[in-house]
Amino acid sequence: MRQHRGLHPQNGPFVIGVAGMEYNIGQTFTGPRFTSMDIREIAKRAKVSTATVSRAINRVPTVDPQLAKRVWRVVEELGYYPNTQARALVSGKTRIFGLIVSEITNPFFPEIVQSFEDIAVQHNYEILLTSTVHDPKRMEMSVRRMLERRVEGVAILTFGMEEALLEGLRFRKVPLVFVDVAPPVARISNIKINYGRGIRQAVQHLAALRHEQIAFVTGPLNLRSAKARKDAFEESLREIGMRLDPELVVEGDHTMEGGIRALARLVELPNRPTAIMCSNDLTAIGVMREAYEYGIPIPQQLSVVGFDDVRMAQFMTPPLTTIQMSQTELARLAFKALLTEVERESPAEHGTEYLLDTDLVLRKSTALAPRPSKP
Amino acid sequence: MRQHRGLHPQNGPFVIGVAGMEYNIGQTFTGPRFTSMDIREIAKRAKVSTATVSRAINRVPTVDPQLAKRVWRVVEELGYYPNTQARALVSGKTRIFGLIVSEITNPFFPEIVQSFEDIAVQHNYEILLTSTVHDPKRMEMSVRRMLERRVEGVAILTFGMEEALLEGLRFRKVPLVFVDVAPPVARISNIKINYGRGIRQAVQHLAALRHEQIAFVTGPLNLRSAKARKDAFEESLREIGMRLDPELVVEGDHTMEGGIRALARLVELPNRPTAIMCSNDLTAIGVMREAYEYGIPIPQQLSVVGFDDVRMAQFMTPPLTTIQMSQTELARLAFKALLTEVERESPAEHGTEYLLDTDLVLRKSTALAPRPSKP
DNA sequence: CTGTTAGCGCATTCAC
DNA sequence: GTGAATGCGCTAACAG
Repeated sequence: MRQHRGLHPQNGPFVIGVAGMEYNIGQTFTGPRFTSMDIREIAKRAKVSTATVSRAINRVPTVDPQLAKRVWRVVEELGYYPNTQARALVSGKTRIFGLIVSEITNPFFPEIVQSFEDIAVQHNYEILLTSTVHDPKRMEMSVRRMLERRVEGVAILTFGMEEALLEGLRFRKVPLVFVDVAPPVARISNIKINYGRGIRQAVQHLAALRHEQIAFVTGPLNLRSAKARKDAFEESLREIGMRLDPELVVEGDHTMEGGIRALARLVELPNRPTAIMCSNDLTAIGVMREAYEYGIPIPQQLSVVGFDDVRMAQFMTPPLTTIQMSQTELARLAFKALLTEVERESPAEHGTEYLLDTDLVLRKSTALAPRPSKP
Repeated sequence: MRQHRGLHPQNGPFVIGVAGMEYNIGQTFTGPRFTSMDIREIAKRAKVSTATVSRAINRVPTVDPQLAKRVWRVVEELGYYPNTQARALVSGKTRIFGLIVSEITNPFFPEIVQSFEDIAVQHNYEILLTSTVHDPKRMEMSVRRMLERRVEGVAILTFGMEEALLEGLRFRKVPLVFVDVAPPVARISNIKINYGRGIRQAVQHLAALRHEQIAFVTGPLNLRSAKARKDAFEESLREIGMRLDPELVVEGDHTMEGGIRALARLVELPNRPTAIMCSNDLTAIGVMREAYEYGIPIPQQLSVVGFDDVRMAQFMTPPLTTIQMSQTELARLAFKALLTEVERESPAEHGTEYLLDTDLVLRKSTALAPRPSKP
């Protein structure tokens, strides 16, 4: 299968020079306007047909090296760029992947976007980034925008938005990749996250530190991922025979504000926890922030553990112990899933499942429980 | 001037139903594949010409309401979306704006991206987001990607990357908007940031708190914006007759790590500062983080002031006093600049200049200087 | 006010 | 191995 490879002369310099304007670079330019170059213009100047230009540019191997060189010379001289729209129109391939996140302002996502972009660039893909901002209307808009721009695939990293809205995408047979969605059906891949592993590590770490009242601040429980984290927490407690005090799991919303509220509630409890695990780092940061307000020193009086390992985590005071879910790896997997699907020859019966592990990373926000539970 | 208005039936519901498949929604779909709808198919079914369909869809006022309704009915029934590529090809308008940032992982940018997207969606524009990651190669790639995708305008929010590389954009007469770039020339708008205002407020705030040794941690001084902030700081000191100790201005790099290093240096100084202003919040966060390591309580022993008012700032411990530069407003201005330029009929002799103010926002990281300077 | 027609810039048949 | 011709899906002239 042939691909557009963009327009990168072999190791040649990047040329922005424009036809006949080479001598104007650096000067204030006020001259004649350019008739935007097209493949025909190149053909004329290289004295070949447009077909040959097209072939040369796309590195079709059967074209005479002589001619190819001639074409490339002109292309570089003129600073010609193929028109992506036209290309897409005729080839049916836009070389755009959609990336839907819940909100780019959540520090978990920028790293993903960055990694996704890095990989996309390498593969000559462009990204159409949209955010749902937890708003069904916006989610609809996102889908619509993806459809209108004819993306070749969509990575949905919202960790559990109403999938009903994605029917439109399904119907059009656009490859999709989700996180944490149930059995992958045709054209839909899935990245399954092993929450259990990291959470178990954290629970055992805390237990080893003699903590007996471990609280958990959940995310919005309608999110599959948030539910999974909470379940993993409870399961981990059970595994080591620790009793679960229902009061100690309070519902948060994956925001700092939620963390603040959660701490306020936990602090009022008769059996106040000595350690708090959070469903994400934002929550943990909120908890730490509020602990400061209450004058509760971390980690001496209270241990806290986050989840995600947002970059900011290591710069908290104290640096946050958290469970890492590699954003880079997640982006890599998502892109790979899409690319694999796009390049697949035969339709494939069902989507692929990818796995992503989580791991505890120890920093400074956890310590021995303040005192024996029964003084 | 007419615009594409997308495909939004007046207040009608968003329909993802697909021809003949209405009854399959919610079921696992394994039926026949769809021949992707085109304008001709719509025309045929609505018993009108493709031209009429086109007009109806684009809400050309002169079409017979009867026909228009018929067209819309079919469009909705079939879940038809116009092909943006084709539209762009013929109209010459891609309805895409480029947005170049230095790195999306810098917490300053996500808010901007979010706001920019919000506005773009409202105006039926799409965003091509690229990051330079402070790498000239990537900067080149960005420009190239913009050019290839034929964006209608580009907002360059890198706060001072080598503008030489943008010549390619200039030549092609793509509207541009910069931040803090010198006199705006044709097709290039500029957002001028009033650093002085916020910085003066901060300096005077600190002076009022009896601080006499005020340090400043700069950004990379090759960045115009970083230089401007430093200059504003020095000017503000001068204004109130405070002497500037050159040792007290140390060069940082707008990262947390830079802030950490800066504090380490400042702490060794014979006349240790009692207050530190930083060129951005990331730096301030690094400073606070390192102060914690040194056991220096903030704000009791050391006041710190940031710049940018990243959202995270208010969740630091203690909440960071900082100088706000509204990201929302910046995004709004950038978009407006581009849109104005695109919609302009006559070429306009020179670009417009937009202004953005900065303001001190008081939180908890500043306090009275620890003790009189001469005990 | 509506339909017919001619491209937009390119990749790709098909002859040569 | 190359070139001439066709059409991707749509909008904009132009004619009716």
